[in-house]
Amino acid sequence: MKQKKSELTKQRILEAAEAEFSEKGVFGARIDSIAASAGVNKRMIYEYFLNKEGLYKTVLINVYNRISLWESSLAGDTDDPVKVIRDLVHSYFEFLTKNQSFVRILLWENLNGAVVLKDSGQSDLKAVVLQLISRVIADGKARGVFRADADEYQVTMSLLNFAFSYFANVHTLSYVLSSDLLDEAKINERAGFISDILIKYLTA
Amino acid sequence: MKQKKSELTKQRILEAAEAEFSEKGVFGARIDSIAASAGVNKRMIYEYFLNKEGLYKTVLINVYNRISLWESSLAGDTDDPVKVIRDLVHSYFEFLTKNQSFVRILLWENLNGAVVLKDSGQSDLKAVVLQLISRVIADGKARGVFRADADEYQVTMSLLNFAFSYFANVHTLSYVLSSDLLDEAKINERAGFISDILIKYLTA
DNA sequence: CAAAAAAGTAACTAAATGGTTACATTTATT
DNA sequence: AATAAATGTAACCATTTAGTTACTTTTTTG
Repeated sequence: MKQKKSELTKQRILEAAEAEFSEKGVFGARIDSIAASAGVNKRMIYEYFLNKEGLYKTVLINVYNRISLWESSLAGDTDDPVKVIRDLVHSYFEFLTKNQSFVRILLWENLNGAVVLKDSGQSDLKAVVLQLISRVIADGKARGVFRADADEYQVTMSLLNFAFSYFANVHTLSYVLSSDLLDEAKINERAGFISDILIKYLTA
Repeated sequence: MKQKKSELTKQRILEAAEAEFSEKGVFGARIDSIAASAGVNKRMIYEYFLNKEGLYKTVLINVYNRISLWESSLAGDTDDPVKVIRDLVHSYFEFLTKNQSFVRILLWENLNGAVVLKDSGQSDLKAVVLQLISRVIADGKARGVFRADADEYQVTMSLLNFAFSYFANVHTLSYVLSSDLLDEAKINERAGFISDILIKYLTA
């Protein structure tokens, strides 16, 4: 029972921390604010996570685990390469829609030089997707569905980057284009467009 | 002579400030650090720029002016729509290569909800590019070079976003793909690919 | 139940940091 | 040269904030 309660406290801290780090970055995040919004005493944070950095690392790992989970949920069979690409894009858009704190935390990380990511041993991050993409493209080429000289490197980068950057720049883009990019219909439209241009390139 | 010297001091502060804000964001930036690396006493910052926020706003405006200058340098004639698109993409990549602090400062701004941008009266930001893009696409359609049902909104967003997001995620992407994205050849390749897929979409 | 261990509280400390001020020096102008 | 204004210096202040600690309460377990 005691253990249970401590688990719960831990969980509450982690949730509050993820929200705070996502909103303000490691630098802007305040330990006191996290403790307050978790409804927990500050000392507990130090008890469970050692210090601010430890807490941040734990949050990061949680966030990465969530995307790893998504990655491993991706379809394995590549019978229809075009469909796989389209599904991959849509699925990624969907994942990011539901995990916007992931986007923001990664952005902060990136601005800070991805230091924590680099020395946190998460070296095989994205390995699964990279492999999947590589296989799909190879399959597509082998079946003659994709042109032989399609640039795998560029396509991979696009798949990793296009969906992500849509969410990364919602504020600025919404402002400049005067439209709410987080609208579900808009998101789907965008996902459709992205898969279209990539598939057009691959099958041209 | 006195005026001259003060102008120089001001300039040095601004340069140091841009570097600091770009690297660490408004939050992470340190006034003392800016003063130190400008080789100037702290008080002068408050003399010339009122406070941290004032200094930041000035830096932001400078940065925006720089991109406005680039915008107005863009070719006006749209005789060859395909070429205009290609040139636009390459030119933007080139601009961003040379102005990486612009990328970073915009990223920080975006993460902070683009607050300063929004209430700084820079509402017509990007207006020139938006107009240019709109005109080129219209022209392309009129000449029958671009398909009539090409989605202007999506293409515009892509033009604004693809180049930018390449630089926005250099660290993470370089790490994940194990290659140095800031290499000049890599940048050119990427610019080529981006224009290819967009043109392929527009002319299909 | 009693002792020990875990969980929680609140007040405190030390360092960092944005901003100020009293004072000194340099420069421009007459 | 004399005076006033602009520039510059360094010490200082108030606040914020990560991290600590002495102490109390709750829970577990022999």
